[in-house]
Amino acid sequence: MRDQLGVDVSKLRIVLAEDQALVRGALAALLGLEPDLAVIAEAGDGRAALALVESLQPDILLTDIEMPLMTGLELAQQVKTLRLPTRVVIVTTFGRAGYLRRAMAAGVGGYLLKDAPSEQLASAIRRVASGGRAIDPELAMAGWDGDDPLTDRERQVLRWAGEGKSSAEIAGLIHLSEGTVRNYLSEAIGKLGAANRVEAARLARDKGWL
Amino acid sequence: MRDQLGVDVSKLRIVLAEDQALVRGALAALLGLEPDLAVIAEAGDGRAALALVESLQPDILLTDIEMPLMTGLELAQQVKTLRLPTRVVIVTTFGRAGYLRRAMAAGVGGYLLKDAPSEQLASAIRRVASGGRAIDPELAMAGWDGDDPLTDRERQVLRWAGEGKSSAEIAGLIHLSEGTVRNYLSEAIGKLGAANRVEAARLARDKGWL
DNA sequence: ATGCCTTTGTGACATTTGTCAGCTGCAAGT
DNA sequence: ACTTGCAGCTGACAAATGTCACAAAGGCAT
Repeated sequence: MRDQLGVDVSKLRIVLAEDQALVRGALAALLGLEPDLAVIAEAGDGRAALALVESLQPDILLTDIEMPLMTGLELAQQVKTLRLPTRVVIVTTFGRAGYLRRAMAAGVGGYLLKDAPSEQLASAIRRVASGGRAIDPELAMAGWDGDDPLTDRERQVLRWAGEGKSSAEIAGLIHLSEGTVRNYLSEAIGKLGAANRVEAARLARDKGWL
Repeated sequence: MRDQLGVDVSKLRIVLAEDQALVRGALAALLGLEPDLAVIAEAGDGRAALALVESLQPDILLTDIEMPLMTGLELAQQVKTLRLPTRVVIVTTFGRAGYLRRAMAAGVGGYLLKDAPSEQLASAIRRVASGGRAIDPELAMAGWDGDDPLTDRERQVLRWAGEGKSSAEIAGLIHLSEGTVRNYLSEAIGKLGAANRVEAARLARDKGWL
């Protein structure tokens, strides 16, 4: 079945957004193996992807999160606020709870990890295209446990600590006394069950709390 | 042309190593589009990949760098020291100078970035299979700046320190005394001009010295 | 055997880090 | 006005970290 432009309208029309060209091409090849799916356009950054989605109004936008100019999460948010008919599927390396939460808030239809078996991709896309949801099972479970327990100050201080700054340096950077910085760090370490500032920073980063 | 097992021997036989299953499947699909290339096995970590290369002796090993159990660089080194006939092509996200240098030292035939256009992959593989080299042009230029000043021990110790392990924990992990660990750390901090272990780890990581 | 590396270990020391209890001032709420 | 809570600060202390000088053991070349 084809429309007047020669596009097979019985296929699901997909726009693909991923910054690493090689991976983008490979994903396109993978989807190309499915007879009912068609990648109609590709983008290497978020802004280009948004333009394509607006002009082409595809059935599905398949997007990475970490991209230049606009992240996949911001992109999904835009698609929602612009009331575009396209449904969004996110594919990312990072199973961070915070990412998933933001994705759900942006109304995405699917959230897959790049660790997932490749057979799963096509079926997830089909499910989402037909109005369903496809959340990586590992995340659907694990994701909803922790709410971010950190205060703004703790987050701020942890970020610098993770870079290797000393308490005194951090104090200078954010205009607090060194003692206060140590207190915040101690608080954060306690809340996260870490052994020291570095582990605490790593744990927070992994959870997507930054 | 087929051998007695039904394998088309006129095709280049490729083993694919990449930890993210979705990307691995996608790369396999991409290579599957080429009539003269055949992915005969896939692995999700370095150790499994080495076993496959030893038993199957493929023409090409296409591998990522950052993988569990054994990195792609260690893998390439093993292939070289075991005098296996397989030629190695590395595909990675990271254009770090140190990575490229170590890859060259391990005698790899190709080093591509995941940013490279996907059309380039197949031709790079063919070039390497026929005895040539395929180094990402951006890297071939830029790559040759700083030399890695770290010893193996220093590298090893820095890795754990960057994860937030204490000196005592690291000592236990690699069977040294705590004092020795502190000495190595101190050495590394000095060599890198860092203020502490965390900054040292970050600097080394950014340079690709890990 | 003699030196000369390198690797690993020790002991001592100053500094930084992590913890805790308690103080201050300020902005609500009641 | 009185309490409550929060953000920030201080001081004190034990533990971990960073630095240094030096010692023991092994490999290797001459």
